[in-house]
Amino acid sequence: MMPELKITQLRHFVWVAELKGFHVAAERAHRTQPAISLSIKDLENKLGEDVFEKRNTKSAKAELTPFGELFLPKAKELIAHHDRITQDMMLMADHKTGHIRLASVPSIASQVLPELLLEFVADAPDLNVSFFDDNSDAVLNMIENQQVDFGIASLFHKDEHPDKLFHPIWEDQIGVVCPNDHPLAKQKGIHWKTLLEHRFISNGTSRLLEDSEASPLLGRSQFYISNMISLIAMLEAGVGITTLPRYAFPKESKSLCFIPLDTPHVVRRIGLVQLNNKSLSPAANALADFILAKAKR
Amino acid sequence: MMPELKITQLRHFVWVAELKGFHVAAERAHRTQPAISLSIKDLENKLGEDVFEKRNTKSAKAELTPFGELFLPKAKELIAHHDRITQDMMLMADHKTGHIRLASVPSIASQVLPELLLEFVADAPDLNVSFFDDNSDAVLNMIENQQVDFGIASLFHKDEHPDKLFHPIWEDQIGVVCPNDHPLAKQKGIHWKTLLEHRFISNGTSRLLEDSEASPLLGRSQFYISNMISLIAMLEAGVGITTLPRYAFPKESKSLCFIPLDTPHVVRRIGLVQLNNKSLSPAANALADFILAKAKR
DNA sequence: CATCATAATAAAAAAACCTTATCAGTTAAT
DNA sequence: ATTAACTGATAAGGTTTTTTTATTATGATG
Repeated sequence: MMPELKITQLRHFVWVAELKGFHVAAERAHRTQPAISLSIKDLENKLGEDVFEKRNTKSAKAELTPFGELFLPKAKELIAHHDRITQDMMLMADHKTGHIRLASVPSIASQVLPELLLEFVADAPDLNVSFFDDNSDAVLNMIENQQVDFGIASLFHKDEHPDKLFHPIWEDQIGVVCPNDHPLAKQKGIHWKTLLEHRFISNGTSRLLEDSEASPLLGRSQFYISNMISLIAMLEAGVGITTLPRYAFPKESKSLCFIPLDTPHVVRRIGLVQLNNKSLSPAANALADFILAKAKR
Repeated sequence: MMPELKITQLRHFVWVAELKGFHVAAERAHRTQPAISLSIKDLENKLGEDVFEKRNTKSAKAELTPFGELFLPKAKELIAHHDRITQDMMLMADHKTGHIRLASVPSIASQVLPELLLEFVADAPDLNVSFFDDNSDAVLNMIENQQVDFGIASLFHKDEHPDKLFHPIWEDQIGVVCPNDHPLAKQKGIHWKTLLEHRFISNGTSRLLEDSEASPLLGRSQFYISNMISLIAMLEAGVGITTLPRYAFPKESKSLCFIPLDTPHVVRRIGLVQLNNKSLSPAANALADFILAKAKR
């Protein structure tokens, strides 16, 4: 009942009307003149009215009928609308525009992502990035609830997350953190039993030791401090020692040092996590690829 | 460089997305399922991104990608825009909507057009009519300047208007108008010379007699009254007599009568006038046809 | 009046589109 | 587990639509 106009067809119409001629319009459309004639005729059939004045009688230049006159602006609007949308989608597909939502564990978030993001965003000024940082569990949660496109976290128990895809990137070794003037500070590698002699402060990352032979340490810890700032302050004040993954160690600290834990050798694998049944938006996908490529070297 | 999306294609996309399946969408589109598959694939190629999740792995129901999710509302908007425009144009072509501008000489304007227009407009509530009345020359002018779509007037000197098309409709005979108790009122037909014996009042339509043998009358007229209301008042007061085309004679007058002029037999042909190189808008055309048809009987 | 434009038309070719038939994978129920 | 009943993808062939080539008709122009 209601005809379907084709964008191409409308373009032909507009060109004939504006260039005042079928030949010129044909050239503009990279078609031959009869193609345009037929295209217009088809349009007229669909609309049920001529859009150009009878062109066998006295037609110097192609001229619109009153009906065509009324149709012209509408046709132009529709074409413009179409072009706007396709351009939007093209930009989108080229990840020149869009919105990326990203979550990461704080260590990577503060130590490696800033410069990475800066570089990535450099040639895409209309790209919008929302960024969240929290611990691994929270990050995994946000991924699951689709609050973020993808996340950067360590995937502890892979088997508990069959719906997720994990690309490992960084290996973050656990080490001991203590003041520079602490007896342990001189050592190159440390055996966990050595730590029993010192006051141990546990923190949010301590459960990485849970599955290792060093787990007895945790039970003997007198302090638990979740906040990193407070933890650093405690350590600098000489209250005790703790363990941290290397990426979580505040490099800028002058008075603290990091000594890798030799036995047990515990690493947390941090990487990119996404849902495996949901594909990424072009922009998010580009960023993920970018991160993976950068991490390769 | 920039792809051209087809409305049909977008419709397919929207249907698959909203009905969550290719089969259902195919049914809705009166197509087979492979047709929809190919249509969607073509769309994805044009946009450079998949709009539906990979559908060979684990696909329960067709599901949008984030990209597709973003595209869906835009596609719907564009389709809606297209449909709005085509519907407008269809209504227009069926003269259910539109704007007609019309000019007419006063006699027809007041005596025949009112009921005609009323009938015409009856089933087209969104049809807009602008109406002007003025003398023939003014009407012809408005046609020429395209201030009106067409006009109703008498075409005096056809040869002076080669650009106009004239469809004669009414024949308006000139007659004498006088009070009912006037000596002439008894007669059936009048010879112009009879009028010399009475006081003659000329008016705007008097020049119709200019080219006839009765022209001497005009020189001998003491009064010239252009305004119809004043003219009637004068006649009713018994000041004199005048000539008028029959359509200009106020039928509702109780005290005046109209006697046809036998010699000379002068008629003005009133009809529909339009430009001959410009076609009418669908609504105007419908009205013109309507008037011509009505006049035929 | 001949020539140069214009656009319309007819027929053939090309391209786009849709269909039938078939395949491959997933889910649900025996 | 095996089958039945879905899902959508794919290939080959036919149909429709669109475009082109070639030609015609008509008005404008010198």
